[in-house]
Amino acid sequence: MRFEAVKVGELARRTGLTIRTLHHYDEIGLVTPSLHTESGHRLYASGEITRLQQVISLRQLGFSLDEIRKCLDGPGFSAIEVISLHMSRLREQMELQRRLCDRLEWLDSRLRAAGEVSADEFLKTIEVMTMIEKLYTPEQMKQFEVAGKQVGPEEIQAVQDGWAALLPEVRANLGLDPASPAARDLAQRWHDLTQQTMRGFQSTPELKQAIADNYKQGKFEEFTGAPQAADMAFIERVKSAWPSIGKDC
Amino acid sequence: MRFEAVKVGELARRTGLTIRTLHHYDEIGLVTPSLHTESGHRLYASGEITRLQQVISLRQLGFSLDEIRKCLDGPGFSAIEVISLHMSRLREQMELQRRLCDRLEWLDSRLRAAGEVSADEFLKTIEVMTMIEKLYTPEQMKQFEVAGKQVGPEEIQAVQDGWAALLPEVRANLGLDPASPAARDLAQRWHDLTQQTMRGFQSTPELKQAIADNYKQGKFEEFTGAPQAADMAFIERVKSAWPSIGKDC
DNA sequence: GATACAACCTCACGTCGCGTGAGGTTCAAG
DNA sequence: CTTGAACCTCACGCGACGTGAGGTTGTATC
Repeated sequence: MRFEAVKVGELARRTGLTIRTLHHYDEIGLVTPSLHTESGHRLYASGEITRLQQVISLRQLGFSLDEIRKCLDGPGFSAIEVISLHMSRLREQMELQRRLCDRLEWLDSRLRAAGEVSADEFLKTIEVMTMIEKLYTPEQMKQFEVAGKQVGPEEIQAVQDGWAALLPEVRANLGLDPASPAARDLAQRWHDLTQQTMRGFQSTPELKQAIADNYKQGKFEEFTGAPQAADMAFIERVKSAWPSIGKDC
Repeated sequence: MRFEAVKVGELARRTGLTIRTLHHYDEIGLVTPSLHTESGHRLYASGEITRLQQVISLRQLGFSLDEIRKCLDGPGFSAIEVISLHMSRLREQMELQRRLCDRLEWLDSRLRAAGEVSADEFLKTIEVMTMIEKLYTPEQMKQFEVAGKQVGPEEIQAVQDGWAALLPEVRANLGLDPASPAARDLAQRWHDLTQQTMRGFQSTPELKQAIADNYKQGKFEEFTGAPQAADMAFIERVKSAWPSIGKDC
């Protein structure tokens, strides 16, 4: 059945958005009605409805309206790709929310049993709450997906497991003598794992740059699962003491 | 182990918030450090950390900072209660996200198979995306929980099931003659279910009023699971034709 | 055809929750 | 003592709308 173009009020009712929101999206060229009545009333046809769904999807992923407009006006994004991004992010968010739920349940039971909980536990809970933030543009997220598909899920899992094993060990040994064989061993493993991680991004150098930029801006400081400044400083010290690390020969 | 008060930069690092955010919260009296160094640097002790966790919880539930401050400065909220609210809202959001994920998967497969999907399906997807919005103050949400506990989960489920069964039937019969016995039967069931639903709010008249206000403001228009204006108009027509409905004697 | 009300239009000020930068002081390490 | 990091206050700016004024158009009723 052919979709009949709708007016702004009905579109607002059927989507849960406000008329002001739709006016604003029209003004900034984000979702522009393709039809108007003779006296100028907006009429939204099915093409705009499709685009609006993509806009709301990307908005829920935390992108600015300007980013969304550039992304959708460019050639590289179809409705299917926006939906894929949205679904993968939804899964991430749901996983994070499960973790947050677990932490809140733990806090709740401890508060009921002991009456109080240490401030450190509250800090960890806040950290989980604020964890997912948009670090990349939609284009970069798409490239993550492409890179992920190229290396395959087993390799991704291996890299993640590698960091999950190595980071705690490095942190437990930050005080090691950089010239000791044990320190050298840690630095070598760090180097090898970094190479393995970066192999997945060979075809997307701008993505590698974006990751490096985010590190530089301290965006990963609250991710205990990501290398931190102290970790990298230690590795640099060990590399200074053992120049052979990193030289593949 | 006793928590050592921390400075604003360290608190920012450990929570994922920004220094500007913490300054702002201090300025508006939302989270105010209880200690300062001699030269005026902020020091956050464990009491502020506990409060900050409640602030971020309520912020994630969509409340304004002013609402949060009033709520936490009032006598009726403890850390446990904020955590309970957060957990129950998290569960709702996760359920909604599962539904959204299902819809996006359905859209994705239809787009891949048929190349296009009707605008109505996109509208339904946007509706799910925008569905959960904060409709009540934290105090009112707490009253919902209290009311829910008073009537018990079985009664809540029975009420929900009742509406889930009755609404589609009413909507399938909006064109019935209001004077017909079938119309009378629907209106009687509507009346009985409304009475059953409202019994849960007898002890919270302000909550009943808040629900009525939200209906009046059209906040439920996108909830197909909630009675709509057309449904209620039909029921009113039937009640006009059968004055005995609603008279309990 | 007149009336009344709902729905729409443009315009523009206001709000919230910070981001960002300027200009300066304090702290801590070398 | 020097230097750089970390902190302070102040204030302008920004994005994404909310809200209201003043008006036109559309539709139903009498």
